[in-house]
This record gives sequence, C-alpha cells and structure tokens, in this order.
Amino acid sequence: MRHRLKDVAERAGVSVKTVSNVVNGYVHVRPDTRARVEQAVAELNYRPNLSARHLRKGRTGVIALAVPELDIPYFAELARHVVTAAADYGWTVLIDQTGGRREQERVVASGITDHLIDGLIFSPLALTAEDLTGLDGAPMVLLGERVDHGPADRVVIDNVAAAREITNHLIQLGHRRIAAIGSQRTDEGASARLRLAGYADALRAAGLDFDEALVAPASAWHRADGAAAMRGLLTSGVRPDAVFCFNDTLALGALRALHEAGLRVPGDVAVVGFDDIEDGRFSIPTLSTIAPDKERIARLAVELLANRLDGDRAAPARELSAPYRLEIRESTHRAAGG
Amino acid sequence: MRHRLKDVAERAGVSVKTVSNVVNGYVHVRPDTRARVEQAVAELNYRPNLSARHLRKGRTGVIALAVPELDIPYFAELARHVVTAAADYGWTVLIDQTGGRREQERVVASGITDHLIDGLIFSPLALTAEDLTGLDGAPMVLLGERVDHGPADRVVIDNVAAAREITNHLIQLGHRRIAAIGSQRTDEGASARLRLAGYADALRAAGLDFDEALVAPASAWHRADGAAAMRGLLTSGVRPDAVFCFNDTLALGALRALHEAGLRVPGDVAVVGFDDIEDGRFSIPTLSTIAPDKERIARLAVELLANRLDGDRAAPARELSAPYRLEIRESTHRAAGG
DNA sequence: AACGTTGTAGGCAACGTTGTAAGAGGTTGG
DNA sequence: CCAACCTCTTACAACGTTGCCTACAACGTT
Repeated sequence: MRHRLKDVAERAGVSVKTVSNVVNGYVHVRPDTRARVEQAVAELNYRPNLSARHLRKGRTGVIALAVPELDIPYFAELARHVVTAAADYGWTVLIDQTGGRREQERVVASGITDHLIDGLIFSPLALTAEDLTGLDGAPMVLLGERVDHGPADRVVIDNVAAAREITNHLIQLGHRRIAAIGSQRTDEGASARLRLAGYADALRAAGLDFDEALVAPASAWHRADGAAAMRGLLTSGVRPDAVFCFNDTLALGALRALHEAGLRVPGDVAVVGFDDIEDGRFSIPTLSTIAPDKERIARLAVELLANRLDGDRAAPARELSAPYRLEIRESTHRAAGG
Repeated sequence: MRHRLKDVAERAGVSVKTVSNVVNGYVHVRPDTRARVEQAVAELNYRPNLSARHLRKGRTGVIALAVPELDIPYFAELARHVVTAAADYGWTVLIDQTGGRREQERVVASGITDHLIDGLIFSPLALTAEDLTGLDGAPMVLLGERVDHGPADRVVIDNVAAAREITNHLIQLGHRRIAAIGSQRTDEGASARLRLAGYADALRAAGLDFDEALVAPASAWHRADGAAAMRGLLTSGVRPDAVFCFNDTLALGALRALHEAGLRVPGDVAVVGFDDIEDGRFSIPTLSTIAPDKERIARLAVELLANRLDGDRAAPARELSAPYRLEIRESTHRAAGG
C-alpha cells in the first residue's frame, strides 16, 4: 500500500505537519530533523496524494489539452510542444480528444475534466463564441482559431494573411486556375472560412476570377478526404493548374490522387498545404506549405494560462499572435512549374 | 465560483447526503425529492469535485497512457484507440510522453502521476524488467514489447513472427540482398532486437546469408533517420534489392532517399515497413507493411486494466497477444518487382 | 530584568465527497 | 391501536493534505 504523511511522521518521530513542511520545502526546519524526515520519506517511498493536496490547495498541477484528433499529425506535433512547454512549469498535461464534434467540444469547454485540472488549452474546430459564454470552469486558452471575441485568452495565427500569401506564391509562379480543397460549412470550422477568405483575397488582388467550381469541400481534413476531393476536381473537368489544400494531410491525399491520375507535381499541377507537418518534408514531392511556429504557439498558450492562474482571473482576455513562414519545397518548384 | 453539494442541498432544501445519493443514482429517493435535487443541480450547473471524490473513494476515473512520442504516428493512432476504449469504462485518459528515455520511463513507471490515476498503460522503449520490480504504484499494463517477464500485465504482438513473415514476403518475390534499417543497441529497444531476429530467421530459413553490411542502425525511428540510413546503405555500395524498415516512418524516409537517388520503388528496390500508419496508405508508392491490430491492442489493454482494478491485484500477471496482418501494397508489387 | 525577535515544531480545522448507521415518517399486520 | 416494518432522509466521520495559529526555546536588545 501507499504510505501517508502519518506513516512517515511515525517513522521519523515527528508530527505530520513537520513532514508536510519538509516535503514542501519550508525553511525553518532543523537540519537533523529534516534529515530524519527525508530518510523516512525515502525508506517508505512516500509520495504525496495529489487529490488530497488539490482538495486542500485548489491546485492539481495538471492542465488539459483538448484537440480534435491526435492522429492528425498537426495536433500530435502541437501536443508534443505543449507537453514540453508545460513541463517548465512543473505541469502534467492531460490530453483529450473532441473528435471535432461540437457537442463534445462543448462538454470539454464546460469542464468535463472538472476539478481535476487547473486549466485548459483548447483547440476547437466547431465551437462558436456563444458556446463559451458564461462558463465557470477552469481558465481556458484557445488555440489557432479566432472564435470571434469570446471571453477567453487566445493564441492565433493570421489565417487570412497566411492563406493569401501562399495563394500569391502560386499566382507568382504563373498559375491561373488555382483550386482550393477543404472548404466547410460555416458552422464546422473557422479555419476553413478564414483560409478560404485569404485565398479569395489573393485571387481578387491579382485580378483573377473566383470560380466556385474550383473550390472543393472536405468535411474532415484527412488524407482520404484530400484524395477524394482531388479526384472530384479532376473528373469534373475544371482542370486546375494548382491546388491550395487547407491543410497538409489534405494535400498529401491530393498528391496521391494526382499520382494515380498520372499527373506530375509540380510539372502538371502545383500543390500547397498548410501546417508544415513532418510528413510534408519527406513526401514525394516534398510539400510547399505554411509553417506556423508550433513551438511558439504552445509556449504562448502555456504562458497565458500561467498568467491567468497566478494573476487576475477576471482580467480582460488577451490575444497573442504567433508567426508563420512560407515554406517552399518541391511541390511548387519554379523550374518544373507551369 | 464552482458550486458544491452543499449549495445544491440548500437550494433543493435537502441534506448534502441526499444530493450525493441523487447524483450517484441511489434508488431509494422519492421522485419529487429527486426532481427537486436534479433541478437544483441543473440550475447551479453543479459538477462533482473529482479530487474530493477520489480522496473518499480511492478512484479517480482517470488512467494514464505513457508513450515515447506522440508525433510518431503509430503512437498517436494507438493513443486514439486507447482513449476510445477507455471511454467505454467511463475513464478519462491522461497522456504522458517519455521520449523513450529510460530515466523518464522509470519515473513514469514508478508513479510520477501518483494518486491522480487509477492505472497506467505503458509503451516502454528502453525500460528493462528490473526497472519494474518492486513497484507499488497503480496497476500497469505494458504494451507491445516483451520486457522479459516483468511483474506486469502485457499486450504483445509476436514481433519475431511478424518480421519473419514480411521478410519472407520479400524473399518470395525474388529478392536476395535484403537490407534492414532500424537496428539498435540492446538497451535501447526490445522491438528492434525482436524484429532483427525475425529478419535473420527468415534469411536463414531461405538459405540466405546474414550480411552485417546490410543492417543499418537507427537510434531513433523517425523519417529523417530512415532517410539517412538509406543514403548510408546506398553510398556504402552494398546495393540492396529490398529493404525491411523496422517501422513505417523509417520506411517513408527510405522511400524519400531512394527517390532522391533516382531509384524506383519497387522497380529497383522493394521497401517494407512495420506498423501500418495512415501515411503508408497514401505515400508514393503506398507502403507494404505489418499491420498490428491497434484497436484490439488498445481494447485488450484497457480490459486487462479493468480486471486488475476490479479484481485481485496480486493475481499473477497475464499476457495477451494481439493479431497482425501482412499488408501488401505498391512498394513490393510483384508486377514491378525485381 | 523585561521585552521583542527569530527559529522550530505541532494542534486543529477545513477542503468536498461518500459510507455507515441511525433517525424520521409512513404503512402494514395482528 | 400498537408494534414491526418499510422507505426515505439525515448526521457524522473519515479520506490525506496544508494554512493558520499557538507554544516554546534561544537569542539579542533596551
């Protein structure tokens, strides 16, 4: 069985409170008392009961990270960075999957993990601002989306500008019929809406038509969805000379579909993605993409949470912006481009 | 602020314990009392404090899953299945990353997460049996490796047989100079040792020489390591006609290196992996691999943990085996094969 | 000599929950 | 009409921890 403060206290011949003081690093303990207690702690392999500590102190040292799906590489990479950043604060990270379903996201946001966690870092797909009003749970930091001016702290990247920039990259390479893969119904995802807006902006600025037939929806953003959307574009006869996929997994699926159709990338069709997942650095061809600074996103999120926990919980929500880079790789190489 | 049983009780005009009874589904509560309590619960948005409940009941409803790295897709996919399987038991899953470092794994195994969790599902890379002796933490289930006869429950797949089978597949396609990528020092990983053994078995059974020069080490199993190992094999002049990579990410890296060297897969060199991650179904070419039944692995692990929690904690450790399939795709297609 | 200061140790209560046991109120059977 | 039994509700204690307060000793200061 696990031992308690009481067991350690009896073994060291001191009171429970003194053991607690030693364990918590209280300074006014005589060196020999401290030594006796520490020896007893070691002998019994004592470790504090976090639930009891939490009940008493109101802090668990555990934060939650809620993402749509872990096997979307972008979220897995993000999760790794959050875990690393949280470790600097001595926090453990509990990872939750919402499946991107609004209902489940609402449950998470309203605190399914309850009093077990001190705070929540949350990457919503489908959640809307009204889902977040009047929540009384643990402090929350939202990631990567601009759920319009909800009441929570946020770390965002400028999706519109990034999408505009990568679309521009395609335009400057001489592409004129640029397809987009990944559009969604408004209530499904803010990312899709923003990236589509950036895409449309860039076309307009270049004097190109926005052609509905070139925009392919994808309700989920997996490889299979990207492949299916690409096949759909190819068979519909719209003949794009470039494709902007709203994330990298969609783009990898599109690459596959283009390969199956006997089209060369970038020779016949250029392809770009969004997220800079590791796969895209090793795919054939390697994938041009928008690379958000995931490490920075994670660190900013953890810092926001730390400030909220230590500081004023009623202070106005803050929004921090993380940088991104345009990462040009083989899938848009000029040498082979249109 | 969060509300407590006491607040609900006052609002409903009953005692704290009656509210507790209603919340816990105790049957002997008059319908009108129950209704009043439920209304108060709803109005106050009451949710129980899990730390307090745990302190009282000794269960948190949280289990931990410890894996080396989340952005290795195999572990991300596994994590998803564990979360799903655990949900059937009403458990939340806390995910921990060990980085595959033995020190960190030892900390996790000895219970860093302490009393916060009811049990642990653990996929160790570097841990040895002796690290597991004499642990008094929460019940533990080991995944995927055969840490030789430690004291814990296990779910394994037969790595040796699977490696033998996929090597055999290459041999039957006519390949004779089959390289292996991913060998490691003994203390780094049991998987590497077992898969290498299966590879050697198959060669021996077919009367082929085991050539040290064809075995390339990879201390980590990321794409970059696979690419580097493949480049090493190519420049060393050993001229393999097939490559068995000890996991799929290594194989994806190898595909990349072969592509850069101007070699066709499977035309010039056949490639196989291990794990059946999603990427391998969309890579160019698609990747032949061993497909462990991850969903089953996860479910068995959760069941073992459930049995241990509800049953005899001192019962002898059990070992369950999960099935795997040989998944043949383009990277070893006979039509284009050697 | 009286006093405050500092260092050290421990007693007590409380965090929010639930198990136990007992109490309050109603119903049934003799 | 009372005893015996239900059904429903409640008071109390306990889970392991730490914050607050007090106790006392050993100083140094006036």
